[in-house]
Amino acid sequence: MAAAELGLDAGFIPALHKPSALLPIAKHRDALLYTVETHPVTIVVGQTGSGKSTQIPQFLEKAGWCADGKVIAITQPRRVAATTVAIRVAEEFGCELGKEVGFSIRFEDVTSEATRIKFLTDGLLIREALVDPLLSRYSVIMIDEAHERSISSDILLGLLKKIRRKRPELRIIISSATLQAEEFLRFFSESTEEAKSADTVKSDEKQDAPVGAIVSLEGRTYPIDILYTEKPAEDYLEKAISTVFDIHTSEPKGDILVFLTGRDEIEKAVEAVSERSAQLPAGSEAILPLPLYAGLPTEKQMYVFDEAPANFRKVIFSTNIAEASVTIDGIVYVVDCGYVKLRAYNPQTGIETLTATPVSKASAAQRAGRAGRTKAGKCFRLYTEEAYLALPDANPPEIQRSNLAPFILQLKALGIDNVLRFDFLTPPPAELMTRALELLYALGALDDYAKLTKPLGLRMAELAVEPMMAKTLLSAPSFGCLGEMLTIAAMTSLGGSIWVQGDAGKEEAESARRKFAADEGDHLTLLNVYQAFVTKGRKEARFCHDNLINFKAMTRAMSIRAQLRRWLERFGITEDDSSSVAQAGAGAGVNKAEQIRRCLTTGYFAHAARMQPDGSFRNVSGTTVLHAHPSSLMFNRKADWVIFHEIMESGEKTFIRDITKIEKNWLVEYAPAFYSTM
DNA sequence: GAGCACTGC
Repeated sequence: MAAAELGLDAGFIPALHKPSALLPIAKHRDALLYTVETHPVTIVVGQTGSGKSTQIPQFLEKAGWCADGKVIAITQPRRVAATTVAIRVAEEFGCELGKEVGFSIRFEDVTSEATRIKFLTDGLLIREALVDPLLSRYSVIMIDEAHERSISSDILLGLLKKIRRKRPELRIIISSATLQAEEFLRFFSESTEEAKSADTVKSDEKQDAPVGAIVSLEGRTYPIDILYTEKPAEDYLEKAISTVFDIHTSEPKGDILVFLTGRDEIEKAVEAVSERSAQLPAGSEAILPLPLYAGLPTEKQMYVFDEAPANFRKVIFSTNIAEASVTIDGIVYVVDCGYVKLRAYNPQTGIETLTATPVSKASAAQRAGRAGRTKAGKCFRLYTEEAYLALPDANPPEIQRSNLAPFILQLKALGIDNVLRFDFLTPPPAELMTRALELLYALGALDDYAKLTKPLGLRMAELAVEPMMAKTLLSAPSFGCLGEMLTIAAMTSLGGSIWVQGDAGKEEAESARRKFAADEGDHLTLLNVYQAFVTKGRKEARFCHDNLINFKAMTRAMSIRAQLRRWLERFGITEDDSSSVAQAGAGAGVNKAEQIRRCLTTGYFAHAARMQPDGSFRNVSGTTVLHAHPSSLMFNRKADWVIFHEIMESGEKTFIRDITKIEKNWLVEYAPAFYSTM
């Protein structure tokens, strides 16, 4: 029926999204379905804008892959992606979100009996495997953005390879944006030792049929001119700023996106640009510099999406967040400093570092691609072409530079006892494995044969907190402080976002914090903040504002706490109705705070340190100098022995965060094997 | 006496 017959011609409503028939992927529909039909594994290579995440699940559903009540799962490395893609697909599919099309992320399960296409985070799918090891409710599992090599998606690939042998009918789709397609295909084609023995049993499976195939989809992007510097930049920050002005004065209209490495640089750049833009000739277009980084309050992050006012050119100075997590329309020019801050983990010291590292070719390509989303663009790389050619193809995957303890625990709980022989796409270094196994053993999660202990180890695996905190929580009932420990676990898992680093002066922020300070340290301080919030903050709108507390973070702490409590209830561990520390200190249970500190020691004994006369700390072996992070109460207080939640090296110094005073003899009492020589 | 790229259960 023509639109005119319906009388719609008077006022057209612009389409929210491109009709799917216009997406390049539509041309590949039949080829794609045929490959999925005939191969257990399909590698889809498509750039951003190819529509793979939204279209492939719908093609599959229409082709009958959801018969018999089976479900198609699509995993995403980020929560936002899982929700936004689900919303879009539900719209295109013409259903209410949570019916045929739904999503599931931690704390939010928007699915139902009717759900056939389900978007979820990769970490959550691993958790589902704990309950349903063969992921038997899914007919097709698509791992989206697999090229990002998140630790969870890497582990999922290993699990799926294993599951595939027991479920030959399962279809696996790996979506990859870059040159890594062959590597994924090789991974699924190679048989492991374990698989070889399984294949001899299953001789009916055709040995010579290819396991997988690669399907390429073209993206819908515009050409981008790549420009390099003639000589290496001495100071890329300065070079970035001058490049912005060069673009502004000599290039046509269009917003600029500048990739830098961190908050410091970004704030400096924003300041420098606003100062220098005053010197622009009168009457010329002005520059509007905007910062973008994860630590920025959400409202301020939103400014980057607003259109610049008339006669302004928008310049966004961003961290890596704009490389994949956040997409800004209207960017025509990209300036790439060539560096990214990467997290690394030193298995010898157990210390995480965050260091600026040259980007990979894959990252550089992704950054440049941000310029060509709406029309032809330009990318200014602040390094020479020679330097570009010397860059690695990709950064080392996360699994090779992380603390593996939480993942080893999960694999063990999935029945994979020999984690050293688990089929990793890229095996982690042996020292990382050893370190993780040693920690899990010291915590009592593994026995002398490296088998998961029951119930302790199994329960630790099922709790969605780090192993050290899981152990602490499971010890809490015997110290009579489960209620408090649940709160502390929820609060520490927020990772520093409790205080709003508003425009208010530092002193003001300090004094706000001091109101909740507990002599024993940061953990009890966090407990005080939470308890004040649940008694006052939820009722009084001004509470958070007056105390510079992040309301959203506190709400999140409440749901994390509730989730942890429910998990423990499933183990038959219920919260005691113990009184708050404040009350305890004032009255009957004077030792409550001590019980909490003791309980923390049962999980965090490996994170112990002793204060030196100069106020710095040393680790137990005395080999490393540690500093209380400026956000810690212990930053300017006296202490002797302490335990801490987190350790991180940044710049020249190694900082510890969330610190609580303990007694030295508790270390030997709760971790005799670990501290036998003390 | 001074600061953390980005995810996630």
